[in-house]
Amino acid sequence: MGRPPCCDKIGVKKGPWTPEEDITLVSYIQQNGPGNWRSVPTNTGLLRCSKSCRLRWTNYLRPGIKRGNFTEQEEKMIIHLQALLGNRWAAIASYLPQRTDNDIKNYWNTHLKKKLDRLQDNSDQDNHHHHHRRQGNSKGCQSSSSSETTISKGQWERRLQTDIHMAKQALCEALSLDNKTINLPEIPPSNRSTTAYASSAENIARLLPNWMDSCKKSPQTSSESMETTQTRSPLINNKQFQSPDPSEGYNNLIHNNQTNNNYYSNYSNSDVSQSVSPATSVFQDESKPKVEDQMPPLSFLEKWLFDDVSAQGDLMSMSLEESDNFF
DNA sequence: AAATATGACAACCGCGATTTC
DNA sequence: CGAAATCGCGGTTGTCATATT
Repeated sequence: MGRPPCCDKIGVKKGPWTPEEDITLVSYIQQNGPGNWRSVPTNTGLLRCSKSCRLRWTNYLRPGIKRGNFTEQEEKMIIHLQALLGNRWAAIASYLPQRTDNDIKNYWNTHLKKKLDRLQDNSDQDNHHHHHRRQGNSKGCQSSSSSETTISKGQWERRLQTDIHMAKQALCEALSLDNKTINLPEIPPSNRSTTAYASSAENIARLLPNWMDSCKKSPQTSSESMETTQTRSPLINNKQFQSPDPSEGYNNLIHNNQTNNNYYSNYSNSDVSQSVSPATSVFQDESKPKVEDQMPPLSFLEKWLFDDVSAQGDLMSMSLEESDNFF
């Protein structure tokens, strides 16, 4: 028996999400929390498959996502981690909590891979590539480096280490002990001109008077971001500044439209207006098994978790050494 | 100025793993 | 327990914007 069709069903919409759909999804999740995707389409009336809803949420609508404008630090980290782990984007993303795996993957494919290819070409001229667009990008020029071939010996150990890191991080988030490692999502200036995709935030703003009103109270108003999007400076490097961040808007939406009985208010017993971290930490756990409502005994766990800080340092220094080959 | 190529990124697809019934 | 449904991941494509010819 073949796999049952997922999204080929009739009446299931595909393609870019509309602002209306976004609103529907966000408000539903605001009430019920992320997860349980199978029930989302039926409960919301969205003509989307659950998969599409989950994807839209995790890669775009979820608060705490930092979009575009990869810092040099992040870039190096991605390069290092890719060299260590290969194309395990989810694992890599676990080290960059504000980035989605999809974003990292895109960034790798569009920027870093070429960059590294160039660098490699400069150093040693190997004869094979000239990959046409979208052709050599599958297994062929995988990871543009020797990651799969030369790092085979100690690699499983490192993968293990990464997996341990991921587990620790998950636990860390679950226990809300990670305030130091997870920075507040900074809101980047929105300078990209409106695209069909990216304009959704503005459109949503028009559709949501409440949201607009509440935004005007905050220093970072959406109208501000709209102005900047319209007047994109040519000085700005091509995609350094990215689309208006819908998560920015949704952060406001979520935080300003808080009701007393919605999903998030159950989690944020601190002042939600001063920081997005409560929601952020909640959202980052979205897919993880429901965290224990009661706190486990912590002394041991805390120690273990805090040990991870140094472990992370080790990893980075190690990977820095290794990736010197690239430069 | 129009046509074409390239860049960027949101979204889709297929598949293995996991969960649900 | 086993089949079906769902989740999550990684590869890939579609589409719009921008650059180049």
